[in-house]
Amino acid sequence: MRTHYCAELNDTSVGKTVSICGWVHYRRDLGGLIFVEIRDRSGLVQAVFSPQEQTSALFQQAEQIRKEYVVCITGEVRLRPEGTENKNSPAGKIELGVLALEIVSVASPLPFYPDEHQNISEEVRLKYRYLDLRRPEMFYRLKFRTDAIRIMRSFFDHHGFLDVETPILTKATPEGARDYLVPSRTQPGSFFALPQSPQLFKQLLMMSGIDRYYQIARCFRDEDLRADRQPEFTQLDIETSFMDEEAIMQLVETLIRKLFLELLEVTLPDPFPRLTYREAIDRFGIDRPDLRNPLELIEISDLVQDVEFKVFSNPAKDKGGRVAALSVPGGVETLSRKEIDDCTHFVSLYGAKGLAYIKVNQREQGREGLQSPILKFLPDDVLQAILERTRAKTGDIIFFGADHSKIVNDSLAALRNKLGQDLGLLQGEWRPLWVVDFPMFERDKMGTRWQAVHHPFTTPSVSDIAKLEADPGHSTARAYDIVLNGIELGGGSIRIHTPEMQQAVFDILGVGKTEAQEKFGFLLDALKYGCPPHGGLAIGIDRLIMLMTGATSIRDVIAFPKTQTASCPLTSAPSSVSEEQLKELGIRIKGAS
RNA sequence: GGAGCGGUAGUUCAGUUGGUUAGAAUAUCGGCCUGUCACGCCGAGGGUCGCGGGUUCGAGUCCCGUCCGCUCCGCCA
Repeated sequence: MRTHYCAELNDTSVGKTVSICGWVHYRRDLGGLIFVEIRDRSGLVQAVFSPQEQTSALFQQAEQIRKEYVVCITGEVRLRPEGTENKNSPAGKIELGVLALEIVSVASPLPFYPDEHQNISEEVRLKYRYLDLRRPEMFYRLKFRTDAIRIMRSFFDHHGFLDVETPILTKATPEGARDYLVPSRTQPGSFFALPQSPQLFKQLLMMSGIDRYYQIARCFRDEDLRADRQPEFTQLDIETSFMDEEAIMQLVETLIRKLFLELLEVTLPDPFPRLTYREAIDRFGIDRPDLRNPLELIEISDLVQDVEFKVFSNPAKDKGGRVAALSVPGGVETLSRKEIDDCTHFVSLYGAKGLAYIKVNQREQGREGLQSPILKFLPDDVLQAILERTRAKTGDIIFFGADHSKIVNDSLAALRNKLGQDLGLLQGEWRPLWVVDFPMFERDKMGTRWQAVHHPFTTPSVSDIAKLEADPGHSTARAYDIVLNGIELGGGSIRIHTPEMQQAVFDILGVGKTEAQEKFGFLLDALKYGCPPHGGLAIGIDRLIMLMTGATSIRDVIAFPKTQTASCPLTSAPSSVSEEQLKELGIRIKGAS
């Protein structure tokens, strides 16, 4: 039987007899009159009408009249006659005069109706995900995702890339995120890990001469969830030999521009703007700034070093401290006293002990025109310098962060985002950028050891090992992140391709020779047998599709996502397993009998 | 591990200072109407107020604990 979807029906179909399969939305049934709406797969709705008694009889064959059926209708395509139009459906619109109707299946009353004009809670949506996915909005997102991935595949295909699958059952590497573990039956007591990324395999492929690799790769990280973080997610994973960071960034930019142009008819800048890590932190307090937001952090440490107000002067004098201002245009009008208090509470979530502010009521009047609890602690010349540097105008509010640099950066960056959203300051729709020149290493939480900012396979900017070892804290990495509207879309780097440099980086990280051999021995061995300079990048596909479809959570672009406790309300996974299964694996649950 | 918000009918929600039989809309079922399209009209059924404990003459409401969902911090090389 030939199947048509409603969307394929048009004026040229009039007069033809066609068969349509799909969901029918039952409306009313009386005396041989049936009104139904049949939904096609892209969610379009087509009114179907039949005066035929047989249709009614067919519906009545079903045990009960339900609202939802899956049917196959054969009917004559015709135009709606004059005098039967209504607000949604004019005369002349195509309809189907039903000649025969086969009920393929009957639905029980649904927990919720996909076309219902109610916001169904996410809990219920996820439990009945198969119904949720019938909603046109969800269908659109999955369709969009398909289209995007097709463009990616075709793009890399045209550039000579090989799509190589890497193992899902692989080796635990206790660096980075927590691993998902899979017990081995054949070797009790041993475990596979699910890949956090195909990182090491794609590097090995470069050593195999694959030169250009890509993969739509599933990755797994057992960390707590967020709106933009799932325990399993999908990356567009890329690795190339002999391409430097410029070539890789250009390649990826070209792809992103192509995606936006073809799918959204949006022209992104060429090239994408770039910021160094240092500049991003200085101006925005964060390494993934939302450039739609015009607010910027303004350094005033040098202005307040010598004031008696210790809240400012102490962090201003401290090498690890920072005093910065965030000027909000028109804030005197738009921010009530309560909202300022809310901001104070908001920054406290990021460790800030308070949020100083100055209201600029009348800029020309100097001190007299200002209003602030901290006014009395600041001398005239300092106030004047602050006003000048922040370019404050009458009506602005200047917020201040003064603390350890990390706290000032975190809290003011978050405040900047919040105010940008709340006050509607965002300008422009799409603001991609690259962040480059990341530090190679940073101190760990205890401040005692170095850890890799990107990952331990990233090439430092200096090629001289002695220089790197002399001053790890000031070395930068050949790494780059791509950021869109404040979301980190992806990142990559040029990798280390000599055993000597790899060893030097492990040394700085405090990874001993034995440990390195145990964890990454296969990589170190492979490096010995000749390795081309190589590098790559990974793009978070879920996040990209989320942004492009206007979704607020990556759960909305994943067919079957997990909840915040990393469980699946649909299948009730994870769940307990039988005693026999555990026994085979040599596993006993602690506390179980 | 921590903070905040939420959990009441299939669904979305209301529920006052603790006080009679916990309501509305929608869905479901029955009746009526028929070119409807969030159809309309009449009627009916439908509740472990997440769960456990406590305070009280009396708890959906107050207290403690716990589970679940969402947002965030920590975490995510």
